[in-house]
Amino acid sequence: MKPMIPSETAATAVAEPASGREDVSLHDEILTRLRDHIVEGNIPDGGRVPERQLCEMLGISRTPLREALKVLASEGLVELLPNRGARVRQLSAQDLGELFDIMGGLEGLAGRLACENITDTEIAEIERLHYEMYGFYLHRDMHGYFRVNQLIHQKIVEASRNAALQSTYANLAGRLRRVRYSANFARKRERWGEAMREHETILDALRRRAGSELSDILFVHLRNKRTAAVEHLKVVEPAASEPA
Amino acid sequence: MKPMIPSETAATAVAEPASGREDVSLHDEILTRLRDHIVEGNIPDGGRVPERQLCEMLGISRTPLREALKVLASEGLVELLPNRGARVRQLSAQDLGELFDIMGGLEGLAGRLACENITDTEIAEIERLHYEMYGFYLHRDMHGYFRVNQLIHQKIVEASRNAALQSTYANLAGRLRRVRYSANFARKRERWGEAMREHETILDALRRRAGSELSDILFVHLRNKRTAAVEHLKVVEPAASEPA
DNA sequence: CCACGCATTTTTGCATTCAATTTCTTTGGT
DNA sequence: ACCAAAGAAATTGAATGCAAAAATGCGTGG
Repeated sequence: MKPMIPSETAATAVAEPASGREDVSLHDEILTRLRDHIVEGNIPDGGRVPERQLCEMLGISRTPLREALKVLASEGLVELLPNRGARVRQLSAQDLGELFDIMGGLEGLAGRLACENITDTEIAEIERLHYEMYGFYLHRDMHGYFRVNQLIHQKIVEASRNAALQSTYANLAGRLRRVRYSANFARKRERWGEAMREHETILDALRRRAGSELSDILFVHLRNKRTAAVEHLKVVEPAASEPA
Repeated sequence: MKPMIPSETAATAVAEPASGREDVSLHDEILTRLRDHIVEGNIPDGGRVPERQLCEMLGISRTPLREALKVLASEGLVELLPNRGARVRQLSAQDLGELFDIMGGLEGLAGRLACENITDTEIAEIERLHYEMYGFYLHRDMHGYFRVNQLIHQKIVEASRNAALQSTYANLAGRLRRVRYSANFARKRERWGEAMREHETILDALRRRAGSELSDILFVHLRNKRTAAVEHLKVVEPAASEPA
């Protein structure tokens, strides 16, 4: 059976790049799709990544898929076992803590740089998001809160005007997002109010463009997130070593 | 001509993995060797990466080489032009500045974490290196100074006890190292004394395990390095857009 | 003399193929 | 009935083949 049948199998799977930017190579397309597939938790923690099956799903041969897998391995999303293929990487509580720490460092940096570069318009936009988030907080809408929360952090990183920082941040955020998807990640209620208060100080420091101060606040903010997340993971997966 | 001739061409190129750890796959071997090849500046800035030639040099087929290239592209060392192969990535002054900023953020983070985790023995080791470096400074031995300098920063990152941070740091450091190799990077004399004084304060903060303070010092230290480096690059390559 | 167009050569991207290793299944022994 | 070993099937890692795109060389016309 030929894997390239543009009319049916492949067409639905590959999806037309027509409307978006079309200068992206097939490799990038595959890489993005496979990464999303894994980040969204379609493959269980520690589960094998079935090459053949994915090839059919994506309508491609193994060569570009394997290239994508190597990249995802270098990104830390999967691990490559010699002669035994790829497995989606299972994050231990320690791994999770490490990632949150780096996120804290990078967000702290982003905040510091943002204070040097951010425009009044951008601050106004973040203010708007902040109060929108506050609304979600008051209405106890956790889903909406999270969405806007991530958006705010995203905006701060963007305001850093540092493309390399943004891509590094995106990579780590992806790994964490996968954990969020697989272990359903509900933040504790008592932590919520605290986080909201921290965001007040974040906005305040940003308004005053107090870079060093904002850096510290963001780091501590992430450090607190970290504690909550690690605690949660320990509860969800107490012995997360080798479930095989 | 068959590319796999273990007796002559390949044997000298591939080098025996016998003595070292032998659980590394061929892919990792190729990846490391190709990365080193590029980081060490064997291919000029913006130059094409000749697949066929490298395949012969490494004694492999194109498949694993191309896999390695995709990974190096995701690491930011090369860029992949659709249908036009890989080129080693030319860093603009802005790129360089961005990288130094992230290094500053990560080192600041590393310093903060190191203060939470570092042992007295490790501090003593860094003290030793510091004074060794001071000796090189007094003797105006720039080469030795740089070597020990990098070692000190390395030790701080290691003391953070954060593997993910270390690998991210290593990636960025590799990109910068390439710049150091290609543009021959001599630090200005007047900056040297300043850097040495900054290192005094770094050591002091580390001794006191003053995490937040060390974080700021390291960031500013890198920020100053950044300024010097960007200035230098602007002098060396004033119009570094497209030399082709 | 230089610019442009066309054919040739090279290079790239991906599919396919093949050997080697692993994993599954079945068979035989206790 | 259970475990071990041998064989079969599947999976992986890497080489090779092939079509399409780009780079190169060459001839022609201005």
